[in-house]
Amino acid sequence: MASHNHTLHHGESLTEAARTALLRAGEQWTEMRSIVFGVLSGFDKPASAYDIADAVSKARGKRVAANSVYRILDIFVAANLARRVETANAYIANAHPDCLHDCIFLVCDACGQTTHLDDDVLSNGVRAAATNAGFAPVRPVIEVRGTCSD
Amino acid sequence: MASHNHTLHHGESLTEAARTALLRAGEQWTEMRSIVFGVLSGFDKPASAYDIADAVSKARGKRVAANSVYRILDIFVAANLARRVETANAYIANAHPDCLHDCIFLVCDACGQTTHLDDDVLSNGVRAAATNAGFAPVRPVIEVRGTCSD
DNA sequence: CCCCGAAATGAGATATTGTAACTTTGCTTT
DNA sequence: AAAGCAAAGTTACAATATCTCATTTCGGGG
Repeated sequence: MASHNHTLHHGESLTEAARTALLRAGEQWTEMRSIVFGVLSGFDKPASAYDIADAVSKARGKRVAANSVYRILDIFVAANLARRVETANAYIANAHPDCLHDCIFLVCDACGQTTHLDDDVLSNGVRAAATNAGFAPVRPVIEVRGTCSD
Repeated sequence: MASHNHTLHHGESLTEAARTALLRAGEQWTEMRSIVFGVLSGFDKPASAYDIADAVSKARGKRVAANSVYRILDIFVAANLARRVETANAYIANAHPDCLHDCIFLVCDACGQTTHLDDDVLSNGVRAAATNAGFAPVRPVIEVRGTCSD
């Protein structure tokens, strides 16, 4: 296991960490982005952009268009505040925006719950295999569909 | 590297292998499926269901609806005749329908070319990590976005 | 060969996911 | 106040995926 500590944030602390990380990435922390992040981190499983748009709309009484949400999610993903779960076309908040991993998602086909592993040995192995094949890896996507312990 | 030989098929031989595998899976090998498989294996990079539908339509002078193609692709994926590339929303023919792997796709962001690795050590590592986390893995998805050697 | 039930395909609509182009808003700078 | 700029709004649209129901084709038993 990799020898470093994650700071796992939650609630206020998570929002603050997200804000800090976003600012560090040279982006603004706006009202809208704050709401989107709050909503996103409130979901207990990956949420689609449209789910997020609905929840944000409700949370502030005014309708948000999906594309605004997509724009913000793209920024969040670029800044490591959120992750896209490729096999679910959905997004999930990153509980430790501070450190960067090629993480592994375990997506339950029964309940949708998605858990998150950081295994640098595995992900580096995947990167190495790609490099070995004459490929310049940029973004490994490692996800496992299956069923959780219900 | 895993100690077994793939039979890499092509052309007639590939079609024949696909037919055999599909029949073994208890499915029918129909005219339509034959055309879809032919078209799919003719693409040199992952093709979307709609691309395939267009090509099939052209190949036989009569329009095929997308949903027919989706149905057939689902069957192909289930029978290991084809693979879905999750990060590209696209499908690719399997050059060796005979043996089953959790394979790794390297998807070039520049040209779309996708190469295919079988590394059982890595994929078993991913499965093991999932199992370790109390998860019953069914289908690992390992893909790498990056750039090929152009 | 003919008929029947099951499987496959067709047709069209609709749902879901994702982008693009352009406008408006609100802040900052001058 | 006016210009400049990034964020967010608005609208339209493209791409991907599924649903329902009708029709055709396939395979097996008479």
